[in-house]
This record gives sequence, C-alpha cells and structure tokens, in this order.
Amino acid sequence: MGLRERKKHQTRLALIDAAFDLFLVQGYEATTVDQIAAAVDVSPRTFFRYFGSKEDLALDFTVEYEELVTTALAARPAGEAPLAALATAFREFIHQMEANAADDTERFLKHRRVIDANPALLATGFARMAETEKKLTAELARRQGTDPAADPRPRLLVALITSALRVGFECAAERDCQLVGLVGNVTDLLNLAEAALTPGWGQLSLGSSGQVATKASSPG
Amino acid sequence: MGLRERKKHQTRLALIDAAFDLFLVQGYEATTVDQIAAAVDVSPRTFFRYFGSKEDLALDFTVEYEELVTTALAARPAGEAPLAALATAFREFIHQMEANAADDTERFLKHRRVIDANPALLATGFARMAETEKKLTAELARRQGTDPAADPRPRLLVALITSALRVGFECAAERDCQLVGLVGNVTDLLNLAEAALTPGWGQLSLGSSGQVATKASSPG
DNA sequence: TTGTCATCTGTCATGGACTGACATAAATTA
DNA sequence: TAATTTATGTCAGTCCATGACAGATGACAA
Repeated sequence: MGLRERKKHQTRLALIDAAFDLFLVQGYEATTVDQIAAAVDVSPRTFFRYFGSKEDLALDFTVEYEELVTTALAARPAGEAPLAALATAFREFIHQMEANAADDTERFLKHRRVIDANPALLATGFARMAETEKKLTAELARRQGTDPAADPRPRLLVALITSALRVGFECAAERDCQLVGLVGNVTDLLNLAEAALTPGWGQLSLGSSGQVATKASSPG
Repeated sequence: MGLRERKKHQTRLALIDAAFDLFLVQGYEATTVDQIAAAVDVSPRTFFRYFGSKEDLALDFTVEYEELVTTALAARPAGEAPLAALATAFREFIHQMEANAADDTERFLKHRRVIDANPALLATGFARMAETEKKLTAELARRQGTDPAADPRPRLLVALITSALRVGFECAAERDCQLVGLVGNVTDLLNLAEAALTPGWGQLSLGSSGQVATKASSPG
C-alpha cells in the first residue's frame, strides 16, 4: 500500500473518530460537518469526499456486518429449512460481530451508543437494511424454488427475523449493555422469535391465487 | 368555525394537494418547498408554519391511521390472547383505513404511490411508527400484567406484526394495486403472520433472568 | 533526479431545507 | 370603531450537500 492510500485510510479513520467523539459530547444533530472537518484539519468539502453524508459516516461500521449475513445464509446447507437456515445465519452474523467488535470494543460500543441515541439514525440504519433483506429474500426463494414476487413467505420470514433483531438491539440499548449484554440480548430475541415461529412456519401454505391460503383474496 | 380557521384548513389542504401533484410529476426529491409554496401563492416561510418539514407533509395522512390502531387494541376484550387481540386490532385498522380512503380513493392512492416510490420516505414513515409501537407494547404489557422493560415478548409481538404489515404494503406497492388490492395484500400478510405465530406464541415462556427461557443468557 | 501524470485537496459559488426575529396585514372581540 | 390576537411576508442566517476549478502532492517512468 502506497503512502497516498495510507494517508487516505488515516484521514478516514481520523474523521470517524473525531466525529464520534463530538457526537458523544454534543450529540449527533448538534455536531456540524464543519466541526468534524476542523477537528481533523481538513476542509469541509473534503469531508464529503470521504463520506456521502453525515449519516453515511455515522452508519459506516454497520455496512460490513450486513454483508456477513448474506454470505452466512448462502453457506447454509441446501436441505435446511428456511427458518432454521435464516436463524442460524443471523446467529453466525452475531458471532462475527462479537468477534470483530472484540478487536476494538470501546470504539464499537461508542458507535452503537451514538446510533441508539438517535431515533432518526437508527431508523435510517434499518432502512438501509432493506437492501440486505432483499438479498436474503432472494436467497430463500431460490432455495425453495419459488418466485419471490408471487410468494410473500420468504419476504415475510426475513422481515420477521429482522424485526426480532431490531428489538434485540433496542432492548440492549435501553439496558445500556456492554458487548456481552448486547450479544446476549440480540441472541435471546432471535431465539425467542425462532421458538415462536418454529411450530407454525413449516405448515404455512399458499392459495392458488398466489396469496395466503387462509383467506380467498384479491389478486392484487 | 370562523373565517380564520376555515382559511387555514383550506391553505393546508391546498399545500398538500399542490405538493403531491408536483411529487407525482417531478418526484419527491426534485420538488422544492419553494415550488409548493409558489403553487399555492404562499411564502416558503408560511409552508413551514403548516408543516414542520417536507417529510411531515408527505407523511401527514399516515398519522391519523396510526392512532386508530391503539384505540382498536384498547377496545379488545381483556380476556383475549395478545396475538389475537393485536391481529384483530390491526384488521380493524385496515377496515378503518379502507373506509376512510373510500371517501377520496384517488387522493389516498396518490399519497401511497408517492410514499411507496421513495425508500427514504417509506423508511421514515415506519420509523415514526415506533411511537405507536411503544403504545401498543405498553397496552399488551398492561393486559398481561408484565413489565414492558423486563419482558421483551409484547414488544417482539408488536414488532413482528408490524413488520408483516410493512411487507403487505410493500407487496401492494410492487403490484401497483388499487384500494381493494392494497387492502387484500395487507390483510393477507397479516393473516399469514398470525397463522405462523398462533401455534408457537402461546407457549413462549421466559427464564428467571427476564430473558428467554430457551437459553440461559446474560442478564444484560 | 526530473518531468509527467493521476489524484487528492482547498477555495469558491450555489442551492435547498430549515429557523429566528420583526413588521405588517388580517380576523376576532369588545 | 378601537384594541387584541393571530397569521403572514420579508429578511437574515445556519447547515447539509454538490459542482467547478485550480493548486498541491504522491506515483511512476526515463
């Protein structure tokens, strides 16, 4: 890696660290891009060459984790039931997150605390998850050989499990957890959701209209 | 109602209609507040006296519906199981939405189309649902006599059902539904989620730590 | 080492979403 | 009609974000 690339990487990290330090002291909203740039002795215009927006910086570290889930699901054996495969994939994701975070626990928790403290940030974070959800849905549909546009079940399953995860993060945030507590809470909620769904999910069937079997319904 | 109040109401509606007409033609992002204000012959500053933000205007009509859910849940008989009560409350919400929308179907669908076309808008919409989710969670916890801070089950249940609704709206948006199709899709997904949860949900129990029973876990 | 090239950065100008302050115009009420 | 309340317009300013251009700096070959 050349000097140029090293410098860029350095500036990037410096911006992130300076930003989160300011976020923790002043709050996310109250911190301006100018302040962050000034703290790193860089022009505000340069800030936007490293990050598309202030939100991008704040949510930067969540991106890598989302990719982990899709690869984890793809690695599950073909015969595994959808719910089991998805739940396992998410558990692996959690383990990966734990392992990565352990490298620099302080920074990880700092980031989580900032995000958890800002509903708007939290919301955008899960909104960006939509892309990942689509990939997971496509993978589940592929495994079952169904059309993801016609069969809402894979999509629903992904949405349900994802929301369980979300609740896990929320609970952990409320309880002001350390890394262990965070992982515990998220895992627990995932297990809870899986336990609730396991008895019913396997029997779910669709009507001929491509909608739910439990009720004759509009073709949409 | 005095002249003053009538005028305000009129201006408010005019802003909404002008805005959505512009949104449909130019897109939400490409439409500026100045354009909306100009279309109604009002200063841009006045726009912000009617709506806190451009997003507020775009999501305005969703607010009234969210209130319906909480009142619908509160009206369910005390003995009803949590899942059944919540599902029924949401079904009543859907019926109410259908009835209200029937008054002015065109405007309703216009609004939905704009929101569905903008991921950011859609995300913010469901993010704002968080407030409603809290109320629903509190009501479910009250019914069960549990502490919402310690027992994550009501919260999880609300999150699961809400996400089913979200998927229903998404499916309807993709299929470019009319009002009937929209209601059908959302109802179907709600039924599907209820069917998936009914067998397992009643048996869900918690461990002594306030976490999930299926696994000994961290106190958080 | 030197000169060329690609790329990073700062500066400047601009636009769009908001907000506070203040004056004016309009409706309400007495 | 006079006094009061309230809505609106104007103005100035902040913050986020982006395009354009020029200068600085690292990469690389001769």
